[in-house]
Amino acid sequence: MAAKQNMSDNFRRSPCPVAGILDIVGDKWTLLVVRDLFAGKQTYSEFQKSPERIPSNILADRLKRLLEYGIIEKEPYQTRPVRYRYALTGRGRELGKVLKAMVAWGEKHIPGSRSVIKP
Amino acid sequence: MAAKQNMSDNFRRSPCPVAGILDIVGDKWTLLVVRDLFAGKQTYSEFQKSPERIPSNILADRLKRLLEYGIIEKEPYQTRPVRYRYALTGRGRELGKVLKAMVAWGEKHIPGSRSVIKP
DNA sequence: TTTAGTAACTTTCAATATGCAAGTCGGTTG
DNA sequence: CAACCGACTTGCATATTGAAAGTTACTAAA
Repeated sequence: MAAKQNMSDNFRRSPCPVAGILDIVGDKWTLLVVRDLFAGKQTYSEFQKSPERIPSNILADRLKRLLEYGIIEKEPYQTRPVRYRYALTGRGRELGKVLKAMVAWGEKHIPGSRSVIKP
Repeated sequence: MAAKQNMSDNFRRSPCPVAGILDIVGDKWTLLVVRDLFAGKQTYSEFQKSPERIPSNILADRLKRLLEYGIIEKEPYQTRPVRYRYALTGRGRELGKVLKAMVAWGEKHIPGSRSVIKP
């Protein structure tokens, strides 16, 4: 767990920071969860309701990975029954610039795109 | 082909620009090819020599997709035998901001990262 | 006191994507 | 003619994804 928190794995594909970030968020779904957090969503069921309809098993896996890499954190907001809330860490919030650059590119080059994130 | 060039597919997961860009470059390899192009690489064999060792079939597939989406273009730089050079289009060059944001995040949060891209 | 409902997952299994190795094609060089 | 090069393509085993259903813990309604 600390192994991934500090990312000291020497199993990285290369020392390139682009390769490094892609090893963490380089897939079709992970950054959509991060986007949802920026958009104010906090719970598992809220993520599931997003228009892309992320499969439940994938969502569980991505949340686990984001936790392992210290990009999000999880805390119970009620007991009996226990329910959890997810939030971005500092490290996660710093992905905002990546997301903003993506939004800019998408709005310019993909017709019909309209942002959901507040800047 | 024009169908993808203008991205008028209504098969997109959602109108979100983040989802849209992830449908195009959201995987472990595509942005590494784009990074290589920013780093001055131009040919198939140069891409293959990058430290992440992209599998040949994946490289061929990603180049094809990048061409379809108008992010790169291909031209022969010699005949007999014919050899090709790839280059970023305007649309491709505009991914520079996404890459730069990723480099910044990676250098800050992934120990041992060192950039290969010239700003 | 079953019955229904909700949130947060987990499991199963078929379909798709990835990765490695080897092969192909057109052509040049020794 | 044998070896080599660049740019791919093919075959096949393994890994990941996705759709759907199931589980757990608990509350509220009938």
